[in-house]
Amino acid sequence: MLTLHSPLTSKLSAYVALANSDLDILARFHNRRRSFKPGHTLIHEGQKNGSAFVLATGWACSYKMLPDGERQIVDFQIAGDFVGLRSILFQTSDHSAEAVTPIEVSEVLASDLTDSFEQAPRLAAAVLWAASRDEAMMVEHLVNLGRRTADERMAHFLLELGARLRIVGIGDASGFDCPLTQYHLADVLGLSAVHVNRVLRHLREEGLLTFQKGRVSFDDLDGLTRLAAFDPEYLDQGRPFPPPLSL
Amino acid sequence: MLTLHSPLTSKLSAYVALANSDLDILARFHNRRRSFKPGHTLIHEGQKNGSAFVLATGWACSYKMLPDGERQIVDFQIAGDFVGLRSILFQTSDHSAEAVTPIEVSEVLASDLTDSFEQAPRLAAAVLWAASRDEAMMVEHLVNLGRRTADERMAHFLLELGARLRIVGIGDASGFDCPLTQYHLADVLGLSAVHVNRVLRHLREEGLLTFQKGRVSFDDLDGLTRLAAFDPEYLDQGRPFPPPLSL
DNA sequence: ATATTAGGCTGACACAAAGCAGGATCGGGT
DNA sequence: ACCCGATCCTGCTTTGTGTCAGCCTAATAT
Repeated sequence: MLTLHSPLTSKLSAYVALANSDLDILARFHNRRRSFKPGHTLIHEGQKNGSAFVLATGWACSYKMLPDGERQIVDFQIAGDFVGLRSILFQTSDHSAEAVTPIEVSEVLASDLTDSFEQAPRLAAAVLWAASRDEAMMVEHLVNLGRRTADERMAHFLLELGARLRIVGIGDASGFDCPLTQYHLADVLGLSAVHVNRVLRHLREEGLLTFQKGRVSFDDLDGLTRLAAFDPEYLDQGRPFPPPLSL
Repeated sequence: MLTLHSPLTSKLSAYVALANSDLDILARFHNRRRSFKPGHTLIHEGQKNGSAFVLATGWACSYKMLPDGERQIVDFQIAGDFVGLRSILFQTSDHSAEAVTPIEVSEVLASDLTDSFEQAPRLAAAVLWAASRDEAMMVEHLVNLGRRTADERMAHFLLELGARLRIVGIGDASGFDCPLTQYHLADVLGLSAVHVNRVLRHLREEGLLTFQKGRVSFDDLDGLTRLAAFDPEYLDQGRPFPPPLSL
């Protein structure tokens, strides 16, 4: 079955053993295919009864704005990730989301989700697992902002991104193609764009990594990993909870 | 039925309409009652196949340690909150948790959770909702660390804590009793303990809030709310997703 | 061709928060 | 009664990061 190989399906299957009937219902999530240009806002903070999306190709980001115009990016989404799941679980969206590159998505309505939970209860557990893995990433991000220096934050963030991309088959241990601007990096790392530039220069001069022309190169992967105290354990999604929910 | 009134039960019922059969199964979560002293570690990062807990009384905190000995507290838990949910959803715990005050908890084994999802699928959706609300709090926390000054962080954190406590019936608009030390505040806000002290003095001198002798008093609630740009919307749990999953 | 814009890059200066050092207070244990 | 550890509090110094101001390049529009 074709849907077996969508990034979302394989992600959820990694956590919970899904029956064919579950997969059929999950396939409905892919009915409403849409495309958006870079910068297009998919989710508006405060919006009521919005949609969520499953990202098929491209990059998106979730963020919150502060009254003074500053922005904090909460996370970037890549192929297979949910965008705005909380905005359909709750009445009102607590965050915004926009396309970073041109993207292809499937729109998921709140009713798609609730209906699927009624008809294939195992999906609720699978979505809980997937959401918890996103939460684990946010915890790392929190530690990043709270307790690491600018250099360490940058190293940790780019290592994590590299590891995530490798899981979905983009990039390798030497680096990855990265469409983010220094403004994106500033907004996700809680730094000013000016300082992001200084940090990147410093890491380059130290021979640790190079980010130029849309390409991140890990020049010294061990050194970076040590600097950032990066442990990819929390990203592992290959090992479902044992024993997996039986069929 | 007694269990109807446990803080956990009422929290989950706020999201998803639970049948009596669901509630009966949920009641099993409260079978293994235990007590712990302040400082006792409930969850060890890296531990495999551990338990989770539902907090009945007292305060706990979840945190991660860095190699250099620094600590980042991710969240505090109060009555009705899960402690260490991710440590049973995943094989290995990605964080630690310890008691802040003397606490009473119910131990929840991984098998309790998976069994309950099999027997009462609606519970999986309810737990997903509850976990997503925790995630929304973490997003706010992230914005706090990334984009707010020390004063704003402190104000926002204490306002949020006050709002959460009021939901479970502890404290009121004038303030709340708070067992946290300045070291706890430092670890959750990503500051040094010394600076926490200065920030508290400053807020006190500005007539905004007083934190002394284990009591937080909101001296100027409006001023604080403005300073922190605090919007409690994300904490609302009284309005389930409409329409709630039908019985 | 020229203007415009987005993004990258840099130096000088200012400021918020950390680090260091140490004193004050309080409660519990012997 | 005394000590001891935990917590709270403070002044001084240092440093990491922000702010300001501006230049350079490449891509796009006119």
